[in-house]
Amino acid sequence: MSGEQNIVDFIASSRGNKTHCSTCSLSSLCLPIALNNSDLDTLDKVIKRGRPIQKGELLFKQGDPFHAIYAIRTGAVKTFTVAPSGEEQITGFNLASELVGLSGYSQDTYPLSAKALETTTVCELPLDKLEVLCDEIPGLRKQLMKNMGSEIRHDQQMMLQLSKRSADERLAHFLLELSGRFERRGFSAKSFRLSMSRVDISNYLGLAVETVSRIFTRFQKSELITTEGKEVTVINCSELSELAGNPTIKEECNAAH
Amino acid sequence: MSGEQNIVDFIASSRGNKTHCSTCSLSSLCLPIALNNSDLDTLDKVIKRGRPIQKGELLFKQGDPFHAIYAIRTGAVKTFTVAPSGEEQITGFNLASELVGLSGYSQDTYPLSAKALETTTVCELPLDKLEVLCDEIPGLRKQLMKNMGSEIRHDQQMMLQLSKRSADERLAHFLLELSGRFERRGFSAKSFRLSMSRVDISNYLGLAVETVSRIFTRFQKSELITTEGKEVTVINCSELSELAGNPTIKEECNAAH
DNA sequence: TGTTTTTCTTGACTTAAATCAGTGTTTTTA
DNA sequence: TAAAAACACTGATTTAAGTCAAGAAAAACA
Repeated sequence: MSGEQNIVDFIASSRGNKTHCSTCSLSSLCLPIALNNSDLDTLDKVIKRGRPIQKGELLFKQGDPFHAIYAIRTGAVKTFTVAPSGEEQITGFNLASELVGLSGYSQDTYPLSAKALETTTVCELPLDKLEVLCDEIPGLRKQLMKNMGSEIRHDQQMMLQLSKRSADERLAHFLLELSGRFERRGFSAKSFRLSMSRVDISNYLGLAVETVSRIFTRFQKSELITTEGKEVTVINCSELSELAGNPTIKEECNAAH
Repeated sequence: MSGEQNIVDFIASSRGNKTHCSTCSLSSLCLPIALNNSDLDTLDKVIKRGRPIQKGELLFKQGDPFHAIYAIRTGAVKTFTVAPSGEEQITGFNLASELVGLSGYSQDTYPLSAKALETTTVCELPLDKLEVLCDEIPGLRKQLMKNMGSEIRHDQQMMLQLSKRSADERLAHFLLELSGRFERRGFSAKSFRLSMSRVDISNYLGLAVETVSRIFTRFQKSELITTEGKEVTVINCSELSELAGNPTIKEECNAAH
């Protein structure tokens, strides 16, 4: 069973004809977690829910005026910065319930681009409305800052990965991190579909595609995972965690499933 | 003339007996930029200005309860995360006027440590008071979020450095970035003192110390810079910028000085 | 449906930076 | 102020990951 298909089912069950924050099954992961019902309704009125974004389309482009932040409802996006020289660096992958575009707060334009990895629907939070709401709902401000804090923490963990870990360690870490994120969304931690290409993974992890490809093969030979194209199954979670240098996850491997 | 000495002079001129936000010469760089005088006073009342922190002392430690953010008044700090395996990754260096500890918003403990690189004085902004103030002064909230956004952008630029740039490019970029930050604080962009060790630089840039040492020597042989211990003078800013892959800085080289 | 295009994999070879080893130089502290 | 410790530099060697090249498999398209 594919992760993508399941997210769609998951969401479908949460809406009648229209989607609302109060009935969205992602609300416990998304922004509204700390908000009461009345605040949730206020927020809900401000959210734009447009047509789906097709694979390859941009949600916003580096340099565009910073006018909104987005919550992923279904699908997945990648965010990336482009250097003056034209090189691209993928800074993250975002799944359902995650917020995209927060780094826009640093200036008046987005410092990165966001592109859909598959057909994706989003909740758009227009900045002007959000600004007003932030002053009205203290819980919303805190939640937003918490999200920004988490992004800083993520990026700093990534700096450690890029500067201190071997190629094997990076890929192991990447797979387990994704696995955990799927699990928190109610999907299998063992088996999931990678919505990004090998090129995207290698760019994100600071490696050559060939290296990533070789490690996938190697991980299969040593029976840590199996793959079938973009479908990945974790066989030996414990050993994979050991490789990733993550003792916490390792314990969870034995506990869960 | 050393950067450190000058920062001290700079600050000294801005205080009579007591330091206040309204008289601090860093205020145009620090938090209060967007605040009016009355708001500034409100903020000022909340700030704790303790004794100086000695070189090597921690401002806060990874895992400590998140209870305050800090503005550097004089001196410099490094922030770093420690992996479960014990490896350290320096995530940034902070100079006078910069805010430290913002990533604490991601949870209830600091996800990194901050250590003084030299004798350092800070303005402590206790979280409980800051929370109240954020709800009272909308400009303060915006300013804080802008600072967090800038940190995200910085870390993502760093990801690009670590994953795409050669050792030479990284060091060139590092030196020019520092140069620019000194200049914005009113010091020489050409000549400054590195408050961090070569080991710190190499850790931050994801390189071995030996590599950093060799590049310093190489940069001197090709007459891009001169060094005398921690003192650095940029001779050929233009070519250094070229190396760093930064066309914007390159133009500024010819304009300024 | 077959054809083009993109993505993925594998092998052979190269290289940038790491590691190892040793020496000189500051800084700390006793 | 002398000894110890930490820091900085240099050379020789190794190695992990990159590059180049080419074929296989999937995806996109027409």
